[in-house]
Parts: sequence; C-alpha cells; structure tokens
Amino acid sequence: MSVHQRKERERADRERLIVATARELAEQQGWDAVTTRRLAERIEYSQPVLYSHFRGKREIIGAVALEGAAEMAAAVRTAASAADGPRSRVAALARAYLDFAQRNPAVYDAMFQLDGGLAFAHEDTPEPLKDAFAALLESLGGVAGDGVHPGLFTEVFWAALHGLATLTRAGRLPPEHTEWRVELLVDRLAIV
Amino acid sequence: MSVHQRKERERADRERLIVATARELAEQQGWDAVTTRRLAERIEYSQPVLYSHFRGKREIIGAVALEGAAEMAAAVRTAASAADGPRSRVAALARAYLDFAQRNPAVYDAMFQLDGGLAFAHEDTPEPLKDAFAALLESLGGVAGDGVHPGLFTEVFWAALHGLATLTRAGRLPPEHTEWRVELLVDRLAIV
DNA sequence: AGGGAATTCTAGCACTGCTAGACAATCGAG
DNA sequence: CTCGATTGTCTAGCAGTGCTAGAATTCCCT
Repeated sequence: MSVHQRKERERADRERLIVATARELAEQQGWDAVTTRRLAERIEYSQPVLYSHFRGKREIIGAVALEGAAEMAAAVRTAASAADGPRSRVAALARAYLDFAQRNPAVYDAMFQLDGGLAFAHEDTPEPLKDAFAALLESLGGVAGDGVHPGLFTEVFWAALHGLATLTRAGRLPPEHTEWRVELLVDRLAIV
Repeated sequence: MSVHQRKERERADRERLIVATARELAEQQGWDAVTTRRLAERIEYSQPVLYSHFRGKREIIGAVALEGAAEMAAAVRTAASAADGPRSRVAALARAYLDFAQRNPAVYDAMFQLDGGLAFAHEDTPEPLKDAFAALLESLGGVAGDGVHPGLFTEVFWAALHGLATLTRAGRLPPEHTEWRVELLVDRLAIV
C-alpha cells in the first residue's frame, strides 16, 4: 500500500517538474522554444512521458496558465489590501496587474494569448480562473458607480488592463507613459 | 519595354492573389491552416514562388495586417463621420472598431495577435498603421478632457477596445452584454 | 531558330507534435 | 528467492511544418 503511495507522490512531483520546467523555458526563450523534445530533455525523460501526464502540449500550457492565475490573484489581493481608500486601492490593483504581466510575460501569454484549452465564462471554468476574476471583483465592485453591475464593470476594467498589457508588451504602445495611462484609466473609470 | 511592364503587372497581380488567398484561408479555417503548401496549392504555384514575393510566412501575415489596417481606418472614419455630436461619434467609433474585429477575426489577429514583423510606435512604422491610429485620434482627441494629451487618451481608449475585442473573441468574456460594455466605456472615458 | 536569361519546380533539410510497439524495471505470489 | 505479470519507459517513426539549393523549364531577344 505504501509503495503505491510513494509512486503516486513521485508521479505528482514529476508532473510539477514538467510544468515548472515548461514555464521556466518559456520565460527564458519564449513559448516557441518550448518543444516537446526540449522539454523532455530538460526533465531528463523521453517525450512519451509527457503524454502520460498531459494530453498534449496545449494541456501543459493550460497548467502553466492555472498556476499563473493563482499567483496573479494573490498579487492583486496583496496589493489591494496594502492600500487605503478606494481610489488608491484600484490604482494599486491596476499596477499589480500590469506588473505581473510585465514580469511574467510567458505566463501571461499562457493565460490569455495562447490556447491552453481552458474554458472561460462557463460554469466549468477552472477554479483558479474564477478566483482571479473574483480578486479583481473584490476591489472593483465597489467603484462601479450607481446602477452599474459590478461584474460588468469589472469586465470592462479588466479588458482595459488587458489591452494595455498586451499592446505595451507587443511594442504597439511606447512603454514610457505607462503610469500616466494607469492614472487616466483609474480616474475616469472608477467612481470613488 | 512593354513586355517588361506586363511582367511586372502580372507579378503584382500574383502578389495580391497571395495576400488575398492567405486572408481568405485564414478567415475560413484559421491561421493555423495557412501553411505554405496549402497556400501554394490554392494559388496554383509551387511553394518557392511565395518566397520570391515575401521573405517568409511572417511577411505574408504582415501584408494581410496592412490591408486590414487600411480597411479598419476607413471603417472607423465612415462610422464616425455618420454620427452627430461628440458622444455619439465616439460610440459609433467604438462599435465600428469592435464590429471590424468580430467580422474579420483573422485579419485582426494578423494586425495585433500574430507576429507580422511590423514595427509599431516608431518612425519606421508602415503608413497604414500610423493612419489607422490617426483615424482613432481624429475622433478621440477632442474628448480627451482638459490637460490630457490627446495621443495618450487615444492610446488608453484603443487599449480598452482592444481588450474587449480580444477577450470577447477568445471566449474570455460572455458575448452578451457587449453593447453595455461599450456604453460604459464611452460614458466614463470620453469627456464631452 | 537558337543562345541566354529569367522563372518555376522537384526534392530535400531540419524541425514540429504525437504515438505504436519493443524493451526494461518492478511487484506480488509461490 | 525466483519467476510470471504488470507497470513503466524508451526507441523509432509518422505526417506535418517553414524554408531552400539546384535542376528543369519557359520565355525573350537577336
């Protein structure tokens, strides 16, 4: 019985190793460099081992995305709770969001840019994704303004942050005045 | 002399055919289905012909993106000029933008999601891209509000639209209340 | 009509995600 | 402690990708 448990533990360890290695490789050299061969070589197993843990590359991306969602939710909550007053809390949330996207570009891609095979906006959406949205809602729901549905407001605010994050990182927006853009966004959208 | 001209004309025709076919194929079956082999087969030439017109697949995507940028600029200008009053003009612009993204998903991907090898926010940015931004600026610069740089305001508004477009299309936002989101965005961001 | 230049195609490289089937390690029963 | 069976892992390969060298063809001009 104990042998079986040990094996399961080792298997779970290896699965975590795969996800962590994929993430590391993606952050270092981009997702294009994350091939099944390179990934297998880095974890010191052969390719087919990957397929005994995940259905395919897409599911590995999905696993990185879920990990990232949990971290982002935590980062956003931490930043929001450290601020006082609704205005500065929203601003802190926005900065934390953009900061996370900039510091973990590959993870952010896994979450929103690539196909990780994850369902969104359904009841079968994985818990970490729903929780990440909930983390935004907690701080944003209160500044939606009268008669505006908190969820809808959060969606719009989130979309704006997402747009800033992706356009900036893709070189579509000059990276200089990021802080001013955040200020403008918070000042206009949030009703304090 | 005239023979040479005819050849150049035919060559230009073929180049347009390549771009149009790539776009068509991408809209029909997604960019993943646009392989050099399939594309070559559809234009009834062999693969290497593609490389006598473009450096590679990336440049073909870039060509589709430029075509799309020109069309989007036109669509935005048309919608804006048909509206009266700054408020409804901004709303019309926003709807036109999101409408374009929804109706031409592959083109929108070529412009903003994929790597078309295009430079942004530099002086060597291709003209159609600069003009598309200019089209937004024309209608948005006037509602930036006192003391807010029109270009910066346009960037933020654009980012918000881009976020809505991508998150909606990727299934990250439920497609229902799109119109409400637009209303909220325009009401809050634009100062009329 | 035929030499020369421009154009196009055939065939192939190194790579991708993924998998069937051969092989090796491990476990439980006698 | 040994042996058969099960589990786990690897080797080798498939069909596909973007891209290119060099052969083959077509076309133009004298």
